[in-house]
Amino acid sequence: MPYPAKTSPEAILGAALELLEQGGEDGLSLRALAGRLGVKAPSLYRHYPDKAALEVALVEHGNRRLGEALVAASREGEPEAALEAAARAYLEFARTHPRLYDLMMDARLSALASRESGKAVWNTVLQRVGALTRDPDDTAAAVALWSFLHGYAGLERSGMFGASGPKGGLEAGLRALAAGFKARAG
Amino acid sequence: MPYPAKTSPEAILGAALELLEQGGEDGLSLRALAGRLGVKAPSLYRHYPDKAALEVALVEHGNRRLGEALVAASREGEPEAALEAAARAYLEFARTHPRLYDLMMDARLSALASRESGKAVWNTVLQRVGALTRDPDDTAAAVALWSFLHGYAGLERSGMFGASGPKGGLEAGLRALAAGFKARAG
DNA sequence: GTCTATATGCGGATAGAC
DNA sequence: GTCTATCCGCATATAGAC
Repeated sequence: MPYPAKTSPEAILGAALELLEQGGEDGLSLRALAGRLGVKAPSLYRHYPDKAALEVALVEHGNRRLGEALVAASREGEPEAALEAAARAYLEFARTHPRLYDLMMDARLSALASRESGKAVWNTVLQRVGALTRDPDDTAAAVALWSFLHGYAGLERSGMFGASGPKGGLEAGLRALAAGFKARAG
Repeated sequence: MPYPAKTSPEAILGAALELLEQGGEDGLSLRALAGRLGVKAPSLYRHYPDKAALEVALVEHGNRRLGEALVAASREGEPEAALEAAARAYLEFARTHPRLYDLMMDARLSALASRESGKAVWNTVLQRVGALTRDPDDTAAAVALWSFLHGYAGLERSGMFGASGPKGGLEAGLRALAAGFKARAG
């Protein structure tokens, strides 16, 4: 076998995830990715047509992972407890996979990703919010919660809360939103 | 005068603001900035020691502008109306100066910027929130509101709300947070 | 203070040999 | 399928002439 395959789309995806989590602040680089796989950069083009295609695959993978985490966290009984658990799972995902999360929140990649991959995420948020507002399709409330979580994750990660920390801002926001959502039901 | 000054720190700052607002998606480039001023890139180093110094100046400028906008918008009488007006002014700033806003939310630059420049922003948020919670220094509530606004601005800008739009998510979030904050007071 | 020329580094992507 | 060699573009930043 003169030219055995050293890598594969799956291996590339896995190495890309590692690189995203361990790498510096800049985005993925095909050179660094190839180096991690013991391969030269041009070889990657045999498995993905270009960098964007790899990024789309990463987004779909991240959507599935986040969806699973939210579904698992939503197993709580009380509607408010389930919502808080899902919210904390969302933030935990953003904390542990910050650069993957950034990719997932890139609308251009999101538009190219399969719709199914992101469905579990959105559906879970809708369900948790709907249990409080008694409207199973309360898009407005879900958007509000999403905005809060996305913003909190971003400010936390970029260090904008400073040395003093968020000072209970997460709990205050979740409580206020949950209370406001409950009021919507009545 | 063999080598008259073609530019100045103030002119560079102004051109950088224009470039941030009109430019593409990538960050500032000293080449593009110099081109806009009718100058070559190395000349800029006579006015700012390096790119970071210029960015810090931009952050301070942005902080002052946002602070003024929030103070002006908070002139409403009712606490809730003032909070909503301030929130809308915050989002309007993020919408009209998206890339400057990004710089302002970069913690590394923020840490280098003067504290006074960002004080009006934070103080206004604290005041508007405090009027509802009856706690003049309710950091938790202010962090919650800030997170919501920051997240909403980010999702809106990156197009994550999609063609269907936010569907009243802004109003739902502001109302829920205001209601929750009011409940804190009692 | 501005210029030309250059150093140095990064990135994505392609051609063609094996 | 992988490789070497290369193209092309971008960037920040510096040296030294005028």
